[in-house]
Amino acid sequence: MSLDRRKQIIDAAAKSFALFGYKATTMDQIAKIAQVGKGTIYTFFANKEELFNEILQQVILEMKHIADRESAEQRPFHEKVFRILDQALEFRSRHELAMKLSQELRDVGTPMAKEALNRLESELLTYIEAQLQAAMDRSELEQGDPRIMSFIMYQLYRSLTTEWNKLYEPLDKDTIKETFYKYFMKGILRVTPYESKDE
Amino acid sequence: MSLDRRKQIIDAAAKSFALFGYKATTMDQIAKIAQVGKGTIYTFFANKEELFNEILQQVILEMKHIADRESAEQRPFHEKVFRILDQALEFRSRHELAMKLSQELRDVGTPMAKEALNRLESELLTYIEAQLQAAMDRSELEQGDPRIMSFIMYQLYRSLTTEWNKLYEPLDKDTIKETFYKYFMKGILRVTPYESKDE
DNA sequence: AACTGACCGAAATAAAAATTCAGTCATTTA
DNA sequence: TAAATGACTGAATTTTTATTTCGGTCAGTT
Repeated sequence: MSLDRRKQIIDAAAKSFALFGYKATTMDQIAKIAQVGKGTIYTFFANKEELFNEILQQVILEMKHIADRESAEQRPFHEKVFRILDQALEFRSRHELAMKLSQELRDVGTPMAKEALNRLESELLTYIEAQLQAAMDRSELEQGDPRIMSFIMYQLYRSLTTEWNKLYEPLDKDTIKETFYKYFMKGILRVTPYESKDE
Repeated sequence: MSLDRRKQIIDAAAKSFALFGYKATTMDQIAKIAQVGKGTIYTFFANKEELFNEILQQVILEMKHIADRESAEQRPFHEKVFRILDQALEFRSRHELAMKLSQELRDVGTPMAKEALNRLESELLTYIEAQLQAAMDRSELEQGDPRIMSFIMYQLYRSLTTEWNKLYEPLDKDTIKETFYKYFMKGILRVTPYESKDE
């Protein structure tokens, strides 16, 4: 019963945050959708922020599952990293909540939205960092600071997808993939199982 | 005399834009500093924007001179590119006008400030692009799209300097230099005159 | 004891009033 | 009489005031 109510509230909150964003979601709104008195919400969550973090945590787990599935695949390492980045950004641009938060940050600048997106980014960086460390332990990668490496990988991928489009026409996926490999992986990979096109 | 007045106006405007930014600089202010009637300004410049662009053009030229000086130096190519990026960002973080415009964009979001900074960035990208094209012609570089290359170089450098500092403690200059080389140049340089530290 | 929703006031938003400033143009100056 | 000026205008911004919204509480209900 208590658990049931908790779930009702979380589901209602998730729905509302995804639909209206952080700011435009009111506690009254959540209570109404959950068919629960507003006060009841405060039995389970200290405040709006805590409730939101519960939802966010679920999203982070969801993202990690996707990445885990990818890194379990039997593929060359650089291919895996590329695909994790690809799926992560894809995830963010498909998931309603992430979408809504980006829009909210852009349009209204809600600090909570910014923090949430930073958290998502930070989790991704930590994930990639661990992957790189593991690859280094397996000697698939040159030694180096995995934090710097993951950061650069993320920034490079982001540059080629999001940032590039602010100045020029979008690059097609093959070009991005090729460029990502050519200008980055080639420089740090110890073994190079990828075929260079020219010469 | 006419030329004298024009110069007076430009100098006054440059001073005021650098001191107060675009928005907070008034035409009355400029006229007062230039010791000229406000109407006189409109004899030389159609409007505030045109006057501002005149100043901006001077700044762009200034930046190009610095870059030209750098690329005239007798240094390995990757070293030159690194130093041009370094000086360009340094320039932007030292030049009063550029500084003020960044602040204005951050605090008030003046569209004109944004446009001006984009213009500065765009000019830098074009400059690097030309340098890369020239290096490719001299066979110092692998063939590739110089626009993508310049964009990535810029983004990589920016990531290591500006963006990194938003999440972590700043990297020291040697680390940045080494990383810039290790993770990027190594991947596209045909000849590698740089000594790798490890192994 | 678990739950509820009317209620509170801080904070956000909207409306109204006051001010600023780019650009014009009739007047002055040399 | 051409060049220079600065008082003037109204659109846009800023400041002030009025109104509404909403997170959180708690007295009352089930």
